[in-house]
Amino acid sequence: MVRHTTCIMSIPSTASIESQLPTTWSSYPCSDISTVMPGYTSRLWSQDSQPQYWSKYQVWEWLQQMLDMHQIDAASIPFQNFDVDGRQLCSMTYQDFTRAAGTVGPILYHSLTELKWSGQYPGVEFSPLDVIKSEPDDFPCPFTEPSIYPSDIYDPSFQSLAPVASPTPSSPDTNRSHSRPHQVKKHNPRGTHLWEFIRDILLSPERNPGLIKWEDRTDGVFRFLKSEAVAQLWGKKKNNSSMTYEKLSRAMRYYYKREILERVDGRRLVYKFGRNARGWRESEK
DNA sequence: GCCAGATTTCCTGGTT
DNA sequence: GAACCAGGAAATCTGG
Repeated sequence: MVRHTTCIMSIPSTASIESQLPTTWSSYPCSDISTVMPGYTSRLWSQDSQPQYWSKYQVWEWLQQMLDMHQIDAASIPFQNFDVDGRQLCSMTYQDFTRAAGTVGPILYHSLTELKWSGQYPGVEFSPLDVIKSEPDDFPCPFTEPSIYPSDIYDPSFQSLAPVASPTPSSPDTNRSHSRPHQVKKHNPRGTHLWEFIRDILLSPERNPGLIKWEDRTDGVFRFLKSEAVAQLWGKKKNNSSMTYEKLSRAMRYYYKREILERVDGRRLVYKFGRNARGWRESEK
């Protein structure tokens, strides 16, 4: 009701934002982010596409991808059980996976099996995207679908490794849900949280083309370099073409109360991770 | 259908 | 004056 009028009111700001961006960004809903962020495409998976050649780092990335894909709580998987490289991962049996990841084990096992199987086709360059694509065939726009980010489409949330002893909470309030010790699906209706999205951009410097940068890595202080571009990226992820930095920053300010972020007085576009933000410290990687 | 969590949207006023 | 910051208030969306 009110939305209709307010939408009209927001048109000028949105238009001005889009005019600052490359035209491909404006071709919503299915733009090619690679034109905006050269080098993002196919960097992660194409070279080491076969799981047996993965590093430990890539194994963790794959795990994180699986969590994202299946909306599985990170707490469900003891990451320390997967402190292995691709070769060791591939040698794990179904039972090994079940032992290492409990009820999530079979999901991981089948995913990996598919990866290995696909990689056996000579001449066919494989990426996890292919597996994901082969499941539901109804993704209109890759950029809005979290489950297909890893390959061609940049999604910083894919980088959230967080192989930490205490799993990355979706929110600091997850303490309240202590009555669900083996929760498979967390209450995270919108997928990755904004602060995690921001964190993961920061944790992917090689895939972060000057959007956000660390001001003080140790203290968790960071600064937006391209505030509107980040907002647009966030908007793409949320399938919301009218996202602006103004709105994004409002959401950021809500994190102050929850101590996910701390105020950095007197500095524009500068934020700091708070005590309830997890997974951003180098020691947590 | 209700509820809660996490934004999203709009707004006013202040600061840089 | 533009861009940003701070927060209040209400709406929206989604999973439980």
